[in-house]
Amino acid sequence: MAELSQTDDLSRPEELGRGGDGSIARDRPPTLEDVARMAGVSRATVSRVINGVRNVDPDLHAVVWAAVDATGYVPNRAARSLVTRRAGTVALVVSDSEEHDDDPFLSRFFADPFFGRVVGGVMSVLRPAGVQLTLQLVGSAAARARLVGDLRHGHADGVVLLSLHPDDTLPALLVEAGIAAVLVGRPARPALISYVDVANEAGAALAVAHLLDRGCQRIGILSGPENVPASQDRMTGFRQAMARHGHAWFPCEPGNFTRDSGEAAMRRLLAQHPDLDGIFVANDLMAQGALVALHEAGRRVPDQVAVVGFDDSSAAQAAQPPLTTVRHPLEDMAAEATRMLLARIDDLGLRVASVIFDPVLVVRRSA
Amino acid sequence: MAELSQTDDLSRPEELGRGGDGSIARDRPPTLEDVARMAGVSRATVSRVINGVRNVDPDLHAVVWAAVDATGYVPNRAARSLVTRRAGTVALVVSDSEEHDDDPFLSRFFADPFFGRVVGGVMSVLRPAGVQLTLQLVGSAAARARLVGDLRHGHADGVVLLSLHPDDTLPALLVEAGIAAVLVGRPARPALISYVDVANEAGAALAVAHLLDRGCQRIGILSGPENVPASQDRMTGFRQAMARHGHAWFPCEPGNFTRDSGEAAMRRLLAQHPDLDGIFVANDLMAQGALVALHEAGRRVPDQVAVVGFDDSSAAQAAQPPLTTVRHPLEDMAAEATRMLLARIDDLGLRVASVIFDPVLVVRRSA
DNA sequence: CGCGAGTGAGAGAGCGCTCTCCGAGCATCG
DNA sequence: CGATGCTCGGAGAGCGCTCTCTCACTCGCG
Repeated sequence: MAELSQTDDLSRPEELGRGGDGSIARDRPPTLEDVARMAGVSRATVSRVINGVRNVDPDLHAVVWAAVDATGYVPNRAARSLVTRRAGTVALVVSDSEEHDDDPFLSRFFADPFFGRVVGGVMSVLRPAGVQLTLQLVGSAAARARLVGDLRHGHADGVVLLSLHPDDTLPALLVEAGIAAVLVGRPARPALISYVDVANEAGAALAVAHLLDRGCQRIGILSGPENVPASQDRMTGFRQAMARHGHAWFPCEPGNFTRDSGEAAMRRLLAQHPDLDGIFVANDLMAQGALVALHEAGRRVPDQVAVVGFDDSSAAQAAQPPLTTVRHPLEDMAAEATRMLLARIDDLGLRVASVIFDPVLVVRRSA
Repeated sequence: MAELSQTDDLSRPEELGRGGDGSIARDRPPTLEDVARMAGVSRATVSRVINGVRNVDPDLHAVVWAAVDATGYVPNRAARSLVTRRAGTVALVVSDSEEHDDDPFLSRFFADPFFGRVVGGVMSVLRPAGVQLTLQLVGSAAARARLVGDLRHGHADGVVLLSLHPDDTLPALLVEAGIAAVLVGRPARPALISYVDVANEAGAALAVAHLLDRGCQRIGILSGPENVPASQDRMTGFRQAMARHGHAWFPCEPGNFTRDSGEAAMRRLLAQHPDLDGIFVANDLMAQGALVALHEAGRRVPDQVAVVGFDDSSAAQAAQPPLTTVRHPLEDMAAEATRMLLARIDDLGLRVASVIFDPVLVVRRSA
């Protein structure tokens, strides 16, 4: 009775490591075995109680939970996932096609609220579900391969994918490996994979309608990078809406979604078309830059030139004057993507389906 | 020879799940065993080669790597960490003292570039080190307990902690459990835990010096929340610097680090002290708000009133006029915190040490 | 020529958990 | 009253890996 195990010794001081002042650290966390011993049942029963499978006698049930509380038991995820091949974890993967590596681009990306809003949306669904989130950046092909390998081992159960580069191969790889994944944003090349997106074209149409309603006659566009789907769609939506209202032609200058590029593009546009009275900008950051250029050119916004942005990012509220913009419900989209992912993890047989969110025009002062 | 194992069967089609069109998915990823068999050595040897421990005959070495490539082997993290009690993972923990739960606060937090900049800094160190990142939000006491339990199991090897609430108990819990952790930002109550921070007091002094240099005579401050260390330190630094220059008294209005609170505080301050000619604002977001209030009150910035912010966040560049501000090198701080953490994980005996970064004044147009 | 030291590879015991079998106990029914 | 089915707990076999222990073999030195 004594000596060997049984009275799960709080005593044994053991080594206690070097950390040591006053740390309690009974040097190993309790295991299922410990709980079982204390409750006087088998490991299997404790496991059943904890995972709530099958009927267990209510009395035993109580005894087991008491033992869990008493020991402060927490399941070992590694051990569990080794056998279940489930991790209880979802990966948020940011995939950048080329190896930018120690690259200023990524820090710019993280500093952009875009990233945080997605994280917030994902978390809002994951947390109540008790699922963990891991963050992965992949740049190189090797990193992509490793990621897929990890996933097949069940290191994570599924992927919310933020693909930053139009010809990213990762979506295809994931599909091929049979890994549950949902994209935030339409993939550049069609793939058998679910995604969420905002109706970019409809959003652009909203902007056009608003500018025309205000009475704008000479409307231009500051577009985004040509190879990005969101940017393409906003352009297409703009063009079609303009055409519908009889404006087959309009001035256009491209930018790359940064504030500086917006400022530069606005200057170019203004130089060529000084008589513009309305402008749609493909995202808020560029719109902010455009506002600066307009201000410097002595144009009053919105009186002389009305400006509509896209995204309703924090930049929109910060702008002077605050930006009228098309709301991009990123948090909701990320949350929905996560819900879809969770459903798909539960049942890989689910059909591929996408959800497109309706954009809403947020009217502030710039138009 | 046939039948049982040996020729690591590519054949066996097996179930192939429901996902199935054309997916290759040889239904289980290769294990060490598979690699060993193909290389004609024991599991132990493959393990040694992969982990680069001890001398292994160069020939075997090559054979093993060839087999690894051929099979596309990727180690199973769960299995590995089960035995090593190391996860190769670091947790970025955002600890909010009370259970805000489905709370607008967190989404505000994530949307703030602060979060993303920290993630970027952490990642920049973790990625080259081949360490994973998991994101954890803890609100309730139960969540904190679970987190500590997970960590003791080695679910993550250490913690970079973002503590949002002054009387958060988590730092103490981590210390007590002997878990490697580094804080970003000085803890509100001293604890035996390493942290990184920016010299907030010195930063405030920089701002004061700049305002005085410009010839400002009547300088006020828009301070942050009283219970936040960073905010306290900026206030203290401001007060002391002012005192050193013979300004024992100065007008002050508190805000809570949001843009709106800055705008409101500025209005109050202006109402009481219409003759202000310089102002230090405890963060850029509030400064942005202050700029709006100043503009509405018809004050020209910087001619009539000079404004200095704090953080050099993206809001500073976006402001009209662009904000002169004290740079808070968050990415660098987060990166350093991560390096410290990694070192500490390697050697828990390391003494607790903190690194304080020097702030730099970034002069733009507002002062 | 013999023996200890040194080197490199294999055998095998777990890490903590889940889950499939089994079997004991009990109720139900012919 | 015996056969049948059902419920519920235990035994034990792994999941894929690491790492200690052991052992075969080589080399150097007395």
